[in-house]
Amino acid sequence: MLYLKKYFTEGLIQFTILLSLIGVRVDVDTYLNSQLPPLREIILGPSSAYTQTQFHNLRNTLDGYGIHPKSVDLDHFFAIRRLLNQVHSLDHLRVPSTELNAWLVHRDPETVVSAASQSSPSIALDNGGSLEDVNSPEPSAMRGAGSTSESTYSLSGEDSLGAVAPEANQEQGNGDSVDELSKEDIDLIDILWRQDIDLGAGREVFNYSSRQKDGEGDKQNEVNEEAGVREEDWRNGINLQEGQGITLVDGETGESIPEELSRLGTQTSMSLQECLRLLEATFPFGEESEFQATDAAPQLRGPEENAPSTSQGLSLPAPLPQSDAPLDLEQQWQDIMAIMELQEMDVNNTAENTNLNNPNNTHTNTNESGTMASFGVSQSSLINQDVSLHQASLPSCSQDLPSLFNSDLDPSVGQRPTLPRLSSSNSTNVNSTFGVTNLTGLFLPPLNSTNNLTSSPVLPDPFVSLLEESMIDEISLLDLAMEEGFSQAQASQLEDELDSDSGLSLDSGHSPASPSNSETSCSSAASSSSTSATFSEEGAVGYSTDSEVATAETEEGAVGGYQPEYSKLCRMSYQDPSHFHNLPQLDSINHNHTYNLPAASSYPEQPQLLGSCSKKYRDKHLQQTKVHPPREFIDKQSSRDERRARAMKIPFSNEKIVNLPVEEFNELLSKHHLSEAQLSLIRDIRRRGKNKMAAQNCRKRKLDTIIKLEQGVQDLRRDKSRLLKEKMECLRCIRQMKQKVQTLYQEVFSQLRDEEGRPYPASEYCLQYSADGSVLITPRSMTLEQSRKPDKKPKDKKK
DNA sequence: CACTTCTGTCATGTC
DNA sequence: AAGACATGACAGAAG
Repeated sequence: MLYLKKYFTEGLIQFTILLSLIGVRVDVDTYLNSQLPPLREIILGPSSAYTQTQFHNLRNTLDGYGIHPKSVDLDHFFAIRRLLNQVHSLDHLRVPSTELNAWLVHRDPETVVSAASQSSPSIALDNGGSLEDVNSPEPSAMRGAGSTSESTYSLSGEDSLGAVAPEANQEQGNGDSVDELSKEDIDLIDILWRQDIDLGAGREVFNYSSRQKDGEGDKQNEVNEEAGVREEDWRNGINLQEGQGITLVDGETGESIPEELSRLGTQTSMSLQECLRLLEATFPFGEESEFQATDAAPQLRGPEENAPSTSQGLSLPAPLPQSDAPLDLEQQWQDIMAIMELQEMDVNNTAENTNLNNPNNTHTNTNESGTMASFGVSQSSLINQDVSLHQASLPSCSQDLPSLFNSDLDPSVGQRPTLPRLSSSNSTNVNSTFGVTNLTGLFLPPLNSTNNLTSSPVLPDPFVSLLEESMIDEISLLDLAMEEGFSQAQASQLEDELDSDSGLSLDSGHSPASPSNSETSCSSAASSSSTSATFSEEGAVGYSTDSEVATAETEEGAVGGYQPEYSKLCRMSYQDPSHFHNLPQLDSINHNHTYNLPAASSYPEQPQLLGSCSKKYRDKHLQQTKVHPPREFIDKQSSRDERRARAMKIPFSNEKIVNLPVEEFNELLSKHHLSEAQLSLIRDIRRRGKNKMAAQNCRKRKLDTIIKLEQGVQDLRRDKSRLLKEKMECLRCIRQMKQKVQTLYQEVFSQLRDEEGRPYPASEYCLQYSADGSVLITPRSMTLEQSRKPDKKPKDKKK
């Protein structure tokens, strides 16, 4: 429980940070100030009640199936962490600006090539920035909005993207406009596409956006500036300065890069974009989604579409090529969705019912998405639809969103009965959560504008319901997964700062010795799906770089070490190491859940830990952040072996000593000229460290075994109870049968008559059943004799 | 202060 | 044979 608590708290903090990242850019805060206190509260900091709730939810979600804390299903963690890893990378800029450019253009080519069937249009390839149109809201809106943050979420900026020309979209929006593309355009598309391919982006990546374009093509004409402004607000980050149409040439691809884009690479604002990309990733890129997109397109065209059009902005970021394939992201989302599916089933049903009742729902899509589209909210609907397509389970939230925003957009829609449901729905979709966050800006009117949402009494605070119920539950999962993922980004930074020569590598990867089966499976899964390139050749298990130690090493020369005290500070956090190590994200994060638990190394960049851990750990964290406590403190925090290693001036970290494969370990020893005492100590450290892990694994297994046995005992008891019940039932049946037989016997016997027509006295005669089924009436005396001499057959009357 | 629990460690055995 | 791992037992720390 404790460790779950810790994770919960940490996750909560991480989520808060994430939200704040998004929120800052989206400017959700501004809206929240007056309208959505709960969300604000969550963003600014979770209340204890929230935490508590989340904790329980988390617990239920992860361990609810009765597995003890130490045997939590790693698959859940894995899936969540994979997803969260992407989210965490938001504050870590990894996407080259060039990738962004590539993205824009690609969609069109694809459309041109394949899409005759698709309604979506294509590409306006004049660089004139038509991409905006695709993402409709962005262009105009972006400029208008004054930007608040330093963020440079420039995707939206038409200048920056310079992508598809609006006109093109309009043309295409109506339908297949491939013909309208000039050869020049097509050539341009191909060129850009090739560049994208060079960047690792495939055309399929852009499918969604192209679809979006289709829907938006029509919309764009109708998109008014207001919508644009909203979108701007929503994108918020986007402080595009208008004049910045300046384009830079990407050295790598030779592509023209708008200045804003180029700046993206170095700005944290990318996080928002990343986030959006994640959202997009949730949308199906496959053909399956296309029908939805086309389907939804008409809906988008309504006058109310101002807001919806903005939503399309969401799609823009998604196509950005990444180190991770978009499909992976999608898969990740799906994983999370799958996890949440069960929880949402109930909500889903409700939502569907609501839709059925909804008069506005004119679209007859069989899937939920169809219902979503009916709300008339274009983008949000689309998004939800896509999500629902892939994840059949995303219902409630998606519906909620549209309905939510409809009130603002379309009064008639806003009054739908579904709205009240928002508050009660438990929808906990991550997607929806993000969608809400992102969409907030879209649909919520600017601060200065009148806000229908708030004014409308009918609307319960959407965010309250969504966040409190949905988000909290889901996010608890996220938090859990996030806690370590978050540090990953920072870890890389730290990695840069710290000299890796110390022997502390942030890359510690999978341990060759993954103890439990679950761990093994997890690790394999992780390796297969893991996007992190940090898989360590060293094969370090859970031992991760101790940043603190690393710092110390840089100063002292390297003796790293694990710090068992950390475990005492946050004991439960790593109680079940199998839960966490081998997780792909963790590879780079290097959490040491098992052995050394170098406080700093394990959670180098996880501020959230500070909250859940003791003051000691907080101090340690400060130490990480370049505030180095006195050496005594470090010593105090260090384990015996660490102190010994320091005392012996062992030139490398205990982590390496313990985790390196034999070959590398020996190589390491050979590299340094060590005394016999040092070698002895190193071998002892290695032995003890491995044994420590082994002991932990052993205990875990033991615990698992006990639990399984308990389960077995329960099952056996159940079986025994069932069998006893069946036995009783059988006895009862037998009794009844005997009763019947007796009755029948009496009846038959009473009807028997001798030659003279007199009844046989029951005291002298009785009926006997022979083996062949015949019934004989026999004198009792004979019966007695027969009982003595069973061989003798009775031979009286046959009936 | 006794007890329990957790964790690290050692010794030993197995693979 | 060496190394890794598993496990029982013990001791110490902490609650």
